[in-house]
Amino acid sequence: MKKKQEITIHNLANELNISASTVSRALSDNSRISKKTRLIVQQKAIEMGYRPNVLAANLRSKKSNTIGVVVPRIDRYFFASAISGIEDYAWTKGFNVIISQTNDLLAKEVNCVQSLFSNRVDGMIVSISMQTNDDKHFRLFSDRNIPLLFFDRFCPTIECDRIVVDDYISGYNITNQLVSRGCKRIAHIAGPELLNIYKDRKDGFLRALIDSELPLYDGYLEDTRLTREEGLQAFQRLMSLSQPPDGVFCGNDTTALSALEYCKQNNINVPQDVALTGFSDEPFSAVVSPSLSTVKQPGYQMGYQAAQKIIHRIENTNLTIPFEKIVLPTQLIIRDSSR
Amino acid sequence: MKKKQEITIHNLANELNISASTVSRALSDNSRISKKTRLIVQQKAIEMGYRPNVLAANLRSKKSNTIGVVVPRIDRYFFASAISGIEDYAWTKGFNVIISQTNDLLAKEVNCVQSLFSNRVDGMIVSISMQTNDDKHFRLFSDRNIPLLFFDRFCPTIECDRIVVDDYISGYNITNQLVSRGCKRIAHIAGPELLNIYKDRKDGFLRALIDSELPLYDGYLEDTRLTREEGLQAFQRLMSLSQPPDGVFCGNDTTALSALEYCKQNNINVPQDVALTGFSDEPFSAVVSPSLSTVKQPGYQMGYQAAQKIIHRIENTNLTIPFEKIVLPTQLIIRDSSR
DNA sequence: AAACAAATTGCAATCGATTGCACAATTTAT
DNA sequence: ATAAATTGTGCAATCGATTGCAATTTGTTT
Repeated sequence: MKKKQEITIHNLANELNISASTVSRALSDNSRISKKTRLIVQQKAIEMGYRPNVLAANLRSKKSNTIGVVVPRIDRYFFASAISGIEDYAWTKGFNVIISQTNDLLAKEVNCVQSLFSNRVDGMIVSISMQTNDDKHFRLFSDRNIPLLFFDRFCPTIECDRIVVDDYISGYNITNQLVSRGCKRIAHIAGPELLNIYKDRKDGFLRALIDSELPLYDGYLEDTRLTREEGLQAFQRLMSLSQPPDGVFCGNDTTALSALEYCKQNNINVPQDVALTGFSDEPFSAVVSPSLSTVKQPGYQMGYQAAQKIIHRIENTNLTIPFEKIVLPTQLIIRDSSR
Repeated sequence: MKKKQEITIHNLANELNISASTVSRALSDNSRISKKTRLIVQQKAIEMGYRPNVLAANLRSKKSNTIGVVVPRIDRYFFASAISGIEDYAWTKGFNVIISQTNDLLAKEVNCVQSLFSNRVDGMIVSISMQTNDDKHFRLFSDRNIPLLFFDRFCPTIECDRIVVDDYISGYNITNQLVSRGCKRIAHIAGPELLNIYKDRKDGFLRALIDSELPLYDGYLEDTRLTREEGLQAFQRLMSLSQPPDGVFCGNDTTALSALEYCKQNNINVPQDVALTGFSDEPFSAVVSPSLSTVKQPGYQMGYQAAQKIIHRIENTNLTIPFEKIVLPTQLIIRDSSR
């Protein structure tokens, strides 16, 4: 029963005996309307509890004031902090943030992207799924010059802005850390090559071996999807080799953690028997024991800058700004697992 | 230059020499249009790359197909998993999810809620901030019967659906765990009473003491905002008492973690010298050492059910469904820190 | 006081899809 | 063959705000 009738500019106009256009202009503080009228209208608007209908305004102006975000999983710390950064900046600019997660499935990603497209988001920020080997859905945006930006995991065939970290250098550096602590037999648990980030980490790893004149032993390169289970299996295989490694660079912290747990259960000393490193600096990495050496990625920063970049583009669609690849620095964090 | 002209139903209508209304009906598979026409229209729509303008449809139908979500912080695991659950369900029903975070500030919460209101979300799912002692902003929704649902942290003065866990029982149970392992001097690091969850945890704690006929010693109840820093300070104060506790129920895992770290640095044995428990089961809680006893809250489930509940309400605004308080079970997880 | 410039305000079309009602076309019943 | 029922389609208003252009009012100048 409490359902009050919504007030429109027409109601305001009637009430004040002026036209709807004047009301509209007065509410947006248009200088073509006299100061006096503006004040009267604005007063009345408050008095009558007017609230603009964003939908109507959006329809007319062809803008939705909304950016879409697509990530593999919302509940992974890295992505959650990126979203947090996106939201914080978008909020200062009055933009809404619609999020969707792909669960690392291509089919769902396609669906999410299409949905955001239909919903006419003004721009989209994406980190692609592990399965993404196709770019048709992204062309919906890029072909129409609707701002599109990838962060961390990008689609190589789409030209647009990207915000990444240098996984190659980071993989190189953290491998070198194993080398410099004295490891001679270093293995790597890699993620799907389809994703630039895992490919780069692996290449960095391989390069570090070459530069240190260390061999890559047979079976020392494990291909997984970097889940807890697959990580455990991979690590198990590594440790069952006739000559197990004395250092393992795990493709992420999750697999490093399962390695760590395997070691605990099997009385393998970390880092004495085998040194371990991960990647990403998950919240648990600092507090497990031994604490986990890893690479810290600036998730919040990436999200914040992604929002800045894309909103800037949205607000300047007329300008032709060249696409940019922004590389943010990572931080090598040496902890007990490789000290 | 690639900017293609958007196709509207009018373009389709012209192309096919029929009216826009027929096109509109044909596209929605309205049975009043002949099968033949429907097919022709749908074919043509695909051929011309038509995409419906959701904004226009929304304006007309007065629905936005969007639910708003307001949480204190996106990057906290509990909230991230709740959002994940919300998104998963909403997606199956074709709803968009707009998220915003309050950073536990009332002012920002008010702002977010108002913004979602202006954006005419069809419903809103909220977990309130630590500062929320006012409900005016929520009345924007409740007064107009726009579906509103609180999860975990709710505003007691607003009548609407709630999805919670029983913090009282959970606090009671985890305190009892300390008792049953032999603790005689048990303290509690509490959160702001303003929030039902912290008040209930504390009350559960107090009740457990009474039922076990244990006293609450002077200074054994610390009021904090449950941050890492304040948790550390509080724990420090507890341990500096002439008679320090032999068991501490920390209001959340974050403070329990800082307590744990304090113990490590000061060579206090956990759980021999002091047993510790937290609350929430953060990702790190299982892997710290000693691993942390805690209460696991079903974040994903809460989010998923919240979405179910609110979308059901949105789709049945005509019906008068009584408000419901759904209490989901928690799980007591006993680990080394209190074994 | 007439003539012109400047400041305000209003008219009406527009954004794109939806829908009640009327009309036309076809089929069925009498 | 005609009336009645059924099916298919179109007209025009509507959702609420925006905006180019025209009209009106006010102020300035000679």
